[in-house]
Amino acid sequence: MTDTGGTDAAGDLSAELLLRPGKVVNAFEETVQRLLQTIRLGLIGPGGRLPAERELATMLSVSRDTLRDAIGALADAGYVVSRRGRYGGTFVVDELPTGTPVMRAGSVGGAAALVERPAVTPAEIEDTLVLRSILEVGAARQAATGELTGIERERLWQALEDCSAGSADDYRRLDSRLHLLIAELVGSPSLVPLIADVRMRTNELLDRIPLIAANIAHSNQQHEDIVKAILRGHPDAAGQAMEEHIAGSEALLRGFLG
Amino acid sequence: MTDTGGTDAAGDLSAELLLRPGKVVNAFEETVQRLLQTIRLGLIGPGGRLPAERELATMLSVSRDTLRDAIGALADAGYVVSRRGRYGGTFVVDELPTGTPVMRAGSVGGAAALVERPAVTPAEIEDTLVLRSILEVGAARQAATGELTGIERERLWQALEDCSAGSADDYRRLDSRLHLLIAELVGSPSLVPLIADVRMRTNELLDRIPLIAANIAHSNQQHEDIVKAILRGHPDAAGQAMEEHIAGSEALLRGFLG
DNA sequence: ATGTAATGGTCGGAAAGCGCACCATTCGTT
DNA sequence: AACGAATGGTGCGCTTTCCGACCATTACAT
Repeated sequence: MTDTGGTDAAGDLSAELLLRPGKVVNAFEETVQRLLQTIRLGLIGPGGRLPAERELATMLSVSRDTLRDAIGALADAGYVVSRRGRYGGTFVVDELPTGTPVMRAGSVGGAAALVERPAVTPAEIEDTLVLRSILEVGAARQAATGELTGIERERLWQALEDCSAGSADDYRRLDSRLHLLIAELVGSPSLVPLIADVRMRTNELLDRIPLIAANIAHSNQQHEDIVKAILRGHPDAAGQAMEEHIAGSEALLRGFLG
Repeated sequence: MTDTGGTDAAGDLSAELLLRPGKVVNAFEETVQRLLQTIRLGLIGPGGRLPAERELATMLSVSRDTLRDAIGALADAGYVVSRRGRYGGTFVVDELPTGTPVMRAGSVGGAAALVERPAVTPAEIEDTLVLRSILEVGAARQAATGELTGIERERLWQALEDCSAGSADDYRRLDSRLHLLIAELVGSPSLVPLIADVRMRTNELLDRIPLIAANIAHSNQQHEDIVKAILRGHPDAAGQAMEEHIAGSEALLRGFLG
């Protein structure tokens, strides 16, 4: 057994919660996930171009070899295509592959394997939903707290309109962009990757259940409430609006998977 | 230039915010930081014993070699000592080294280098404080939302009492333990490392400014308010109490370093 | 046509990290 | 006194990752 305290009598608490793996995967898989995030969360839309390999490798603090492996995996999985020569590059395909890629024999470590759904425990669902609530509600509150520039307010409105106007196919992507924009407006760079990550986790869960059209209209109404509260500078209202917005998908997920 | 959108007109947003290094350091430094966290945040108190190397390496998902390098670095820096033989192990020293370890010539990549303070920009301070507010306030709210078992309530009271009773020397450690316990009670495992990390960042900032004794008494009062609100199941009250608690050190830090 | 710049594609050596086996030391037990 | 178990200490081979250099291809500029 692990004795955690000499002088400390009330010792045995959460040591195990910190002594756990930081990076759960190797650099290659990590890179694949990063690229998938920017694509699936819509930060680089269909037809969009990724930065050049050398540049991108530097951004991600990974070697170009590893980055190329990752890009290759994504290309195999049908997410991107590469063209070389001047003004070439790696581009997001126009139509993203369906949520459940087929597993091809012989490509055990390939991209298909990375995208597959391993399993999902109720505890994991709860973990994701609670964390999401904390981060997104907190982000909305903070975004409503700080002062926003005219440009920022403009971008917020734009994202909201895009979200309402987008088709059902694009909904997930545009929704993510709006939420990420809110995170960005908070002004805490560290927050953005956290929300991006928890949204990826949430989206993976949502992919397992049917998308109900009626919910989209409802969501758009809630988006408007959130944005208005942020623009008016009402943290409590923004937080509550976000909480209600999130509660919708929470109930949905708990119902289908819990 | 990076064109982010083909079909997407309103394209050029935060792609750069996601395309950034995941692990900023290599496995060795990562491991050192993990161990420092568990020690400096008080999860393993002075005189406490770390898990056996083989076991710990498994927990952290690193090879035993890398773990041993990290332990060696911490031993050099005076944080731990190792004894071998049966019932041996690696133990946290009774008196932790002072905040600013001396840099020894010739040990460029050693532990001393890792603990040194590189620099701190106002933007970084703001980032840390905002993120901390989101996470800790959200944690307090969530902790007050869920049902707590009798044991959990007991642990909360115990941590609160420890915090009040502890000497000024131990204050930072006991304070961190209380906050981490609150995070743990939320029931979202992913949340704990996030709060641990942001607390480490905050503590690094606090180490740069003098510790004022009067603030401790004030903090203890606020701790009591927070714990009571959580035990009573009042999310709003818990959140607000946490917000006020945090606002104290925020003002302090912004005043000294901003 | 020719050149040039930007890009993806390929190769080889160096370093980091991992996994495993084995050695050395200390304690409790017999 | 001898043994066994748990632990830190050490060495070796393998895989992954990194780094740099160079090649191949394309589109624009001249």
